[in-house]
Amino acid sequence: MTAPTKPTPTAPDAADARDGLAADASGETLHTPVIAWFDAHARDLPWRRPDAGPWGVMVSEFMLQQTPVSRVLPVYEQWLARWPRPADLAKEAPGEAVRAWGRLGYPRRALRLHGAATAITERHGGDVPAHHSQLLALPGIGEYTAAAVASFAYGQRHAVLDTNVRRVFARAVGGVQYPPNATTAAERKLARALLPDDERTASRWAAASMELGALVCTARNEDCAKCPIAAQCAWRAAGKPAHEGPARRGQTYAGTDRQVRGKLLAVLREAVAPVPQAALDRVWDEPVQRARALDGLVADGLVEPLADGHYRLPLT
DNA sequence: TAAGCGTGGCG
DNA sequence: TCGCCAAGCTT
Repeated sequence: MTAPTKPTPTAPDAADARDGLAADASGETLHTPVIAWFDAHARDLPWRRPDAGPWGVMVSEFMLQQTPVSRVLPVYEQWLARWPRPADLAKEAPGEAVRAWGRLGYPRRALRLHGAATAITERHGGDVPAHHSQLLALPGIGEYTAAAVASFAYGQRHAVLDTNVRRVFARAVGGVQYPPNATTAAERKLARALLPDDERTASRWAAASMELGALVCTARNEDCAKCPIAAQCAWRAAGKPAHEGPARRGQTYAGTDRQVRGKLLAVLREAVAPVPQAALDRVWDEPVQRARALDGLVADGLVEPLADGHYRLPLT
């Protein structure tokens, strides 16, 4: 775990990652307290219940990519009630997935989830695949989501490295406030080095370390008094020094194409019939940017242009 | 590798 | 108020 501002001299291997651990922060001394804390304090989330199943876990992971739990909850419940199996979603028009996505944001995720459901129906007999490589081949599933579904839905042993876990490791092991902007090879190797050998313990550790980052070791206003590994935390031991170096990449939004795309798609989500061009023109007054945003939505497959100049969510 | 991609709540 | 942040993926 290297501070964001310092270059990594050489790519360390797993042994180096282990050697880099503080003497009092070996995997064994972290697993037990974090898992015990999780057993006592984990949130009761619907996708963690036994009846959620692999499809429920997968749907939740798509929705939780960059969207907070509180906003996912109601949409998740409606989604699973309407499409309880991948094949149920695959039968629908992709535009219905985009509509049901509502205001979760990043609506391309809805399209990709529909595409993943179609691929599961065609290639995997309707069952969410259990192998990491098969999951990774589905649209919208990357390194994190493949590991998360394999671990949470199937109890497998994978390093599940999301933003919460990365922050916990950066602090507890690396002694810095924040992890690097992009996931590094050193982080992956550290995560593998810290993974419990036992499969069941590994999957519990994955969920527990994520939850710790989400509830206690948060980006702002961390609550070290409630942390089960505060005594072993390198960042706390160092006096919790503030992040050094350039600001982390910010997300601009106001005035961008993304904002225009959002407004255009909101109109189409609410409409039951194809929408005339004039209705879309009202959402943004600058015509060049407006046209560019609409073209982008069409190119992404989120919007379908009709021959008569109307637009709708995609039927195919 | 870095930019692009939504939306809303919070400090 | 407004910048930061939220279980990332794709190109």
